[in-house]
Amino acid sequence: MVTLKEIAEKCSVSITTVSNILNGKSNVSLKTKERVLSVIKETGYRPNYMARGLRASKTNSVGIIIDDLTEFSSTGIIDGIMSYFDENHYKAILENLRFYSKWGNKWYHNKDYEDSVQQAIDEFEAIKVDGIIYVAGHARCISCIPDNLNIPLVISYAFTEKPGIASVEFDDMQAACDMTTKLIKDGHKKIAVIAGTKTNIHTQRRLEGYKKALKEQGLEDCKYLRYANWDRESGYEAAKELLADSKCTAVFCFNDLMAGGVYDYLNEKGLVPGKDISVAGYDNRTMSQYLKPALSTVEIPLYDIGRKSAEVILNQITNAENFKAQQYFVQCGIIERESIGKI
Amino acid sequence: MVTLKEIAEKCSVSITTVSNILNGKSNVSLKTKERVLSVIKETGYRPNYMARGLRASKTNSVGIIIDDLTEFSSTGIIDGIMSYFDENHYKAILENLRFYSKWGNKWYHNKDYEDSVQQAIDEFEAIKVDGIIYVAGHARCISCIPDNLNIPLVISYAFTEKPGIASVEFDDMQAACDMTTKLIKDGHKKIAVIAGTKTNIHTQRRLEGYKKALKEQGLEDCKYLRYANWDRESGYEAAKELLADSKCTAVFCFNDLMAGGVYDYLNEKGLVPGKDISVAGYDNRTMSQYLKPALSTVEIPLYDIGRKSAEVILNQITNAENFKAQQYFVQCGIIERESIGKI
DNA sequence: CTGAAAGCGCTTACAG
DNA sequence: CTGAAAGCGCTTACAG
Repeated sequence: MVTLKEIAEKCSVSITTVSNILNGKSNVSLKTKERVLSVIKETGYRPNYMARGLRASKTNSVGIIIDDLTEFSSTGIIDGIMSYFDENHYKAILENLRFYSKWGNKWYHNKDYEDSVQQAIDEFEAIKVDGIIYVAGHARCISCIPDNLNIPLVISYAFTEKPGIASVEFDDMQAACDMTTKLIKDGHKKIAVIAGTKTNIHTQRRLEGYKKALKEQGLEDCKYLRYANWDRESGYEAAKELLADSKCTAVFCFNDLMAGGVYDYLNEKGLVPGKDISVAGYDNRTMSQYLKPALSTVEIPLYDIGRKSAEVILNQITNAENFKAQQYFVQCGIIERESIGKI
Repeated sequence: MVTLKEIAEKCSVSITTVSNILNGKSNVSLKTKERVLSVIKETGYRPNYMARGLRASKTNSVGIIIDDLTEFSSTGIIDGIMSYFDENHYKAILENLRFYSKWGNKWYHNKDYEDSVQQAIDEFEAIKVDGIIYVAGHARCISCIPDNLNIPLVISYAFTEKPGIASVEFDDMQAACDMTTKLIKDGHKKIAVIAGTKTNIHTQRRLEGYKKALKEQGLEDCKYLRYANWDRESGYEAAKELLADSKCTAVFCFNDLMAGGVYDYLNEKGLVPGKDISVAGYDNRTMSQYLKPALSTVEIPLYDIGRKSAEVILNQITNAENFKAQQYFVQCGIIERESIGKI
């Protein structure tokens, strides 16, 4: 590995001068600058990341903590983050907490969960990353960020009440409102909802958006609501209870998986989605377009959430003094396919 | 940030001694060892990663280069890698090449592609990772690994002819053979196949496995073969050509997406998969269980491929002198659902 | 515009 | 069993 010293010797200048050139200091004559730069190029010299990091305590890397990589939302967010980092020459170091595989679906009620997060933050401080992005597996208020954190951190896909910490989420409430409004405009007046778990923040926000739409459109409040488990099976069960004797013409499922369960039920009854009864999903997962008929659903802007998170953290890193922590909300889209009929 | 020096002062011993304790050297008295360890614990001291890396040129981190994070196979492999790293206290630094978003589906015919890979390797050498895992987006012979590479590298999901480089793949051929055998044992004699693109290595290996099964079971060679494009639409088109007038009782699709296209076609014709005609997929993507009836398919052991890749690279790192580069193949499983009927 | 020197926080022979 | 000292490859005041 070629070092600064060797470059300096080859050019008969001091190490300082080479370093200055490398760091774009202006106090170097054009002549020596060109000479040194050409030698750097031909030797293929690259600054030693460790040495630079040790001395300047600036590593151009940020740590990404992920609740669980296998969560459907993780990949898109990370992809967005990394595309932004690429453009700005930052490196990403990944810490996958693997919560689902470790503790199943209930990890965020687990005390060990908070320890893991703190440990990961700790680890990243030791590695001297310039900042941290915490990519949550689902929206919630994150309260386990240590008080003595002396490194920028932004939260992606969740939020915190801790002052000074920015977060980037999507506008869950508005998207649910938009989807409900679409249903209403298509003539539906009795719209059932299959929500997620009751205390979940996504559930609450979507319910709020749903009610807002009903109100805006002059319909009375919801009578047909079931909380379910986010999975296919629970969607099926909820549909069975909800659709057996109600007069609903549409069901709004708070994720695509549960919509899949509704399809199962409808199928069993010989009913066809989008014709006999309309169904809307949420998430726009890949499977939603393979349902028959293809599911109309809400698209979560994962990539954009990632981009924004990256933008915010780099902002905070390079411009720490006048950084203002905010809660950002990225807008969602509605994907219209064939599961919503007009009446 | 508390340093080695501070710990040493607090304990009235030398820096060397503290360092020796930290690194598990045996030449320290139990008494001072315990004292130092307790101080380390109570101060929450963590060795500076940069300083250690600079001095020892050992960073306990490995670089992961990924063709494209959004490829369906990437997440599972990375999850496996990281679980293994976790257990062995290694860090992962991610470099996502983002080939699909940059160059669409034909990136591996692009010259820029090789440059990107080399650049990523270069970058990782500068960062001083202990090793590199290259997670490919699909199987192929990777020929752009630089000759002067002086760092362990293993290839995941693809292979190379370059000596000294290990690779971890799945047994594509055998899985295709197994699936075909299952079809035959269920009574099918005329089994069409919708393959991927013709020159693709997955296509070739699966075709080989398919033919092997026919031969083993005493059936004559395939007459009903169409190459397609891996996507749903191309599966649909292939089904249309293939199933219109042939007497096939089953179709083996070389991925689940194309099987989805076959379902589309069958549906249109009022035919039901698994009853009128059997269909088998490959990949076990999430959408495959939402197809109706649920698709029988081949499961690719992504997680295990990741684990094995991690194991191999750590092996090579810690045991470089008697490391033997090999081509590893992890076995697949068959997921039986409802799309294959017996006759 | 240029360079000598200190120092970032460790590890590693080496001497005792 | 313990410690003084050199050095990893840089950056950064500082002096000229």
